[in-house]
Parts: sequence; structure tokens; C-alpha cells
Amino acid sequence: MSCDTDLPYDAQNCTDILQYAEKLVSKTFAEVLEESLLRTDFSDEVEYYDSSQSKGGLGNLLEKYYFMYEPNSLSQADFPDAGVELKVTPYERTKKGLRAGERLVISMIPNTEAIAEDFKDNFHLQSKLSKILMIWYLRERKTDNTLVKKRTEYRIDFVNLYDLYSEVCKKDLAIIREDYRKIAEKIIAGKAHELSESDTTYLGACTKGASAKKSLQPQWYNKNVLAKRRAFSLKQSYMTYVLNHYVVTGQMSYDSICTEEELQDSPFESQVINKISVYKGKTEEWLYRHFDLYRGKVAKQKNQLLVCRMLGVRTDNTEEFQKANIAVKTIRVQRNGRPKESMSFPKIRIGDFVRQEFEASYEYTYFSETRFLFVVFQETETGEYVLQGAKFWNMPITDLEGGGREDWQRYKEKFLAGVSFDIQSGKNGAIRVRNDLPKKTETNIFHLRPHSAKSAYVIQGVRYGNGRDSDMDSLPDGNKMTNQCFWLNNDYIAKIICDI
DNA sequence: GCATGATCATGC
DNA sequence: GCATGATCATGC
Repeated sequence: MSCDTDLPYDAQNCTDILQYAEKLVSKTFAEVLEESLLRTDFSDEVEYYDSSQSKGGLGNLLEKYYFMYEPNSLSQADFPDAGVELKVTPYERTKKGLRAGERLVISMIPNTEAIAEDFKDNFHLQSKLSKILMIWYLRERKTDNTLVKKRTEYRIDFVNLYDLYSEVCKKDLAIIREDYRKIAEKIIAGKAHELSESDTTYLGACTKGASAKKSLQPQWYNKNVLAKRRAFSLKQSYMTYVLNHYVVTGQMSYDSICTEEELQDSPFESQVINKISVYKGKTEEWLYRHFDLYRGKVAKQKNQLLVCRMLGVRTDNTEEFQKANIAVKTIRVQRNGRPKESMSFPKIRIGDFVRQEFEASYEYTYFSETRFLFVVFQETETGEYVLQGAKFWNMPITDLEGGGREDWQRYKEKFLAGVSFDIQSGKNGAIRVRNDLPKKTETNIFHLRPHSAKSAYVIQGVRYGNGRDSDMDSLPDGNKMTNQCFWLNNDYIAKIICDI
């Protein structure tokens, strides 16, 4: 490759590649085309890269017109002599700050050959992952989620060289190695069909292929069971961290749970569990006093705050949890062994819900990508609650795609068929509106129930409840009902946490 | 005693 | 004003 002396940069030198790439900042993709083609009419090229046929096209555009090499899908790195991979990736601005727009897909997980057990022996993946030239552009959306601009009109805002083996990424590397081990272990055990993105922390096994069903293929280690084609990827949540921590510095501050030394000793998850286990058997009252949290002052999320204190961090905006999309959930278990309550999730928008397919739904995405840290408080004989322990959990893909899909589908069908209501007036004139949606007892994993400040209905044009307009949501038939959300069934939760 | 509907409390 | 976590309250 050293014969490419006509390149405007030294393709063997990653510092030089980065310096050249940094000149892209504040240019749109169309401007890159214009400068490269040296002509005023480049509408054919613009049209091509704006069209949906050029999937991954913005990367190809830069390869061809800025870095001056022909895009290929060879398995070697984009800049082979420097060992650098080029990735063009979107980010978005939200109320909470900058956020990566997508996961970063690294390379396909093979299904026609063996896979290395250890990350250090998977040279192909390492070549694609260890040095990545990341080119970030702002992707804007309107409130209805549609895109604001054509692709070539996007502007490049940041350029950075991600180096997994650098000093700053040392802790990340330890976790990625562990993630890799988990994924490879499942594949080698012939359980590639049970892989889920939420199995792991930073490195995920995401599905690949237009429709997941089409991509079902035999496994190398289990020829009789088909599995979806998957790819190694850096999870979106981790990419958000990379953006805020390594790319745009000083944007967001994170607390760290584990030190580098701790991570060398044992994996992140056992570190967390150990830190919490120190306080096993202590009552909530004892913990509030110990951590100087007065019950009255921290009514909301007080046990969440306790978890932060036990982990030695100030806020729940911790480095590892943000990076790993881990949701901390505290659960209070009654004397009879059942969690007091089911667990709520964001409200649904019925209009959107009935138009979605399960595998593209918010619920599917959430449960396939989110890892939970359950922290359990158990009620004692005297009615106090003591810390029982904690565990990491993610919904097994078999539950999600089995019972979960069934539950979800039934609600969708019922909404489309029409919901009936029964208005009851109880004591002191309070109105209670019952509906005929599937009940919790009829579901496997989650059920739908109201979640709003107040109740509010419009049934056959008549208004019920004392809520506001914003407390209700429209049904396909024109009636309105109190906002609903999915709740993870408490008896399902009971089974998950019974081994804590 | 539990399911189901209703609502509170807080932080952004 | 709303999202979110947490919990209450009624009636079967």
C-alpha cells in the first residue's frame, strides 16, 4: 500500500489519518462531495447517497471521495497498514445531553466456522475493534420521529480515534473481554439462538439482517437449531458514553463504581454484587441512618439512593450503568415471598402501539437491550425490610419471544377489536371504570394497567374521571382511556429473584 | 388476600 | 407539565 503516495495523507500512520480526518469537522457530506468532484453539478452523486439503496452509504462516500480508496467489504481493516477501521455514526441531542444514535456494528458473528473462546484469540474481531476512526454527524428528528434532512445534508461535528488498547480504555477492555467470553460461551454451547443483546455489558450480539426471520441459519455448534444471524457491536449505551467521555469531553460527569485494579480481579458484575452484599441483613432504617439519608427527606427513590451509596457513588448517573444500559430496580418482597407490586415501565401510546410489530416495538427493544440490577429488600416478622441481596438479570430471549410476544400480541389485538368499559360508582361518589383488556392473571410476563396522575376517560362522548386531557390516550375507535403502561408481573419477578 | 384501577411524590 | 418510580385502595 506504500505505493499510494498520491494520497493526501499517510495511510500507514494513524496519527496522520486522524489529523487528515479532523479537517472534516463542520463539513456536510454534500460539501465533501463538492470539494472532491471539483464541479458544480454533482446532483447524481448526491441523489445516490441520499437514496435508501446506499445503506451505510455515508461511510462509502467518505472512503471514496475523501480518503480516496474504493470501498470494499474485505475482511481486513479499512486502513490496513495502520490497523484503523472507519465508522461513520450519528448522534442526537436530547434534553439530557448528547446521545449516540445507534449501536456500532463491528463484524458478523460467524455461523459457518468455529469461534475463538477468548477475545485475545479472535484476531479478526480485534482488528475491527481495536482502533476505530469515528466520524460523528448530528441526526435530527422531528417530534413525529421523521428525519429533518437528507443524508448528504448532515454535518460532521466530531472526529476521534477510539483506541481500545489505550490507557483510558483499560477498564472498558476488561469488560469487553468478559462480554466476549459470555457471547462465545453461549455460541460454543450451541445456544446461539438464545443470545440476547442484554446478556452483556458493552459488547453486544445484535441481530443482523433485514427481517430477523429471514436471517435464521443453522449454527456451527448446533446444526439442528436455527439461530438469527448476529453481529458483534458496541452497544448504543456504551457509544453514548464514548461520545460524552472520550469525544466531547467535559460534557457530562460520571461517577465510577469500580477501579481498574478491582476489574482486573473479578468481573464488573461480581464487584457490584459484592459491594451490595456487604450490607446484607441490614434494615432499611439502619441503612438510612448509616448513609445519612433521612426517610422523610428522600421519600422518592430512597432505596435507589441507598444502592448508589452502597456502591460508593453520589448519583445514579454512574459510568458503568450508563455505559451498559443497566437499570437499577429495587424490589420489596413481603413476608409471603411475593413482591408487593408489579414493576411499571413508560406509558404506551396506543395509536403507535397498534401500528407496530412486536419485534420492532418499544417493549421488544427495551427488554432485549436492557440489563437490570435487582436489589431486594425482604420483609421480616416485625414488618421491617432488610436488604436480602442483589442480582443482575436480563429477560431471556425465549421468554421475550415466547410468553412476552403472546401477551403483547393479545393487547394489540384487543385494542384493534375494541375495548369495552363498565362505569361503576363506588363509595363517596368515586368513579371507577373497568375495562375488558386482558387481565394480569391471563398473562405470562407483563400486563397492561393505568399509569397516570389521575384517571380520565371519554366513552361514547361522555367524560369520566377527574384527570386532564393529558391523562388519557385515544383508542382506535375514538374512545379515550387513562394512560396505560406495561407492568412486569410481580409473580414473574418472584421467580427471577427467588435465588437471591 | 389479591387483582385491578387509581393516585401520590418528586425531579427535571 | 410531564415522566417516572412507588404505592395506595376498593371490591371481589
